[in-house]
Amino acid sequence: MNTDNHLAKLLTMYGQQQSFQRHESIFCQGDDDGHIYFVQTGLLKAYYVSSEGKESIKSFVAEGNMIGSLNSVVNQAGCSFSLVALEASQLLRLPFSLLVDKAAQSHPLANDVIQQLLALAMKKEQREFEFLSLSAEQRYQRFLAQAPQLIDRITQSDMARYLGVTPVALSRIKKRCG
Amino acid sequence: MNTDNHLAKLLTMYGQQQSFQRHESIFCQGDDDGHIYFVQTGLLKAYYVSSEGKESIKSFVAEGNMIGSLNSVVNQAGCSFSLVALEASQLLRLPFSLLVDKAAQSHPLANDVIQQLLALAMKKEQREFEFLSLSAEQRYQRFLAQAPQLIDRITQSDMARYLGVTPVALSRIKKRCG
DNA sequence: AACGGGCATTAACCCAGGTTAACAATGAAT
DNA sequence: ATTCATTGTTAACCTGGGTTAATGCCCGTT
Repeated sequence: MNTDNHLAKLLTMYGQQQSFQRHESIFCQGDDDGHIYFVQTGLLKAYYVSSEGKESIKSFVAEGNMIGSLNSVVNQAGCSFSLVALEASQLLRLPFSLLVDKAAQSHPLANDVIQQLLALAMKKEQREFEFLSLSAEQRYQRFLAQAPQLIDRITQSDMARYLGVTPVALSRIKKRCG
Repeated sequence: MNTDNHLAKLLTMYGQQQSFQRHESIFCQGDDDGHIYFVQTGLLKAYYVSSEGKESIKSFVAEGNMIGSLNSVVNQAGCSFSLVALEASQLLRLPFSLLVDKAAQSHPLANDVIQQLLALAMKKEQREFEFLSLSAEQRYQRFLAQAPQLIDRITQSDMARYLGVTPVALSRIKKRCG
């Protein structure tokens, strides 16, 4: 009855174990990398770098979560973001094409994939809502409330770049509202 | 070979035809509405209203696209946004639970659902990127470039609220950059 | 023709956040 | 212990966008 057991089985059967040290890069913006990465231990950050050099953090990926560049996979284009280890991390790597093939053959697996994609879409909609409707201060408060397990594993600067403000601005927000 | 034909078939077989006039509401934030709506003709807007009364537009939904509140469906909670017709619209309405049931029974349909969810996730990631990394002016330019077919069907105020700025600010941006 | 409502523009004022820079604190490397 | 790099704080100044309000335009209604 546990969810996603077919996906988990696929990962353990076909996934390739990989280790990364703190600060080590998994892939870079522009690379062609059609894999999904499942985090067994550790912490990753996915981030964009603009043409002017500004870094913006798309997401943090902790144990039990997976990530990969949909753009690279679906559009056969380069990755739209970079992926780096914030802590020493154990990953399971799987070619996305393999997942697609297997899901086309196995209905239970396809159902697991639907669950994963639904969860992803909802997470992204949530974030869209926060940028659209909330102030930087409100986004900060929500982050504290919803990801308390992350706050002592990331720097304040990275939290700022995840929230869409500069590190200086986040320092001011903290002072302002405790 | 055409994509999503199973989903299309399901819609025509089980979908209920509904007509809405301009300005008519399909559902409201907080309502319990577990349907997905496929737009045959017309144009919808999905929007949040904050506790202070500020309206923020989540998305415009034109012919050939579908929408529904994932939050209402997956979490059995109220809709997180409101849906209204910007033009007289013909919709096909389907209980999401029906889609879930049928997808659990039909593997080809499940594959169609995966395609839809992938496309949705990528659209939302794109929007996340724009809010995270681009200025209001850059978001405006991109909107012009990527949705030219919409600009003469929506008001400038609605475009502003979609881009995350006030109508006054968008008027200034237009003046600034042509 | 006259009225009234929504929409876009513009101006004036204010504020949150960006930018730059100085400074302190921490911590890893020699 | 010293050095160097990274991080966080604070200050000064600037700018983009929010707010409010006035004005004019367009359009649909009567």
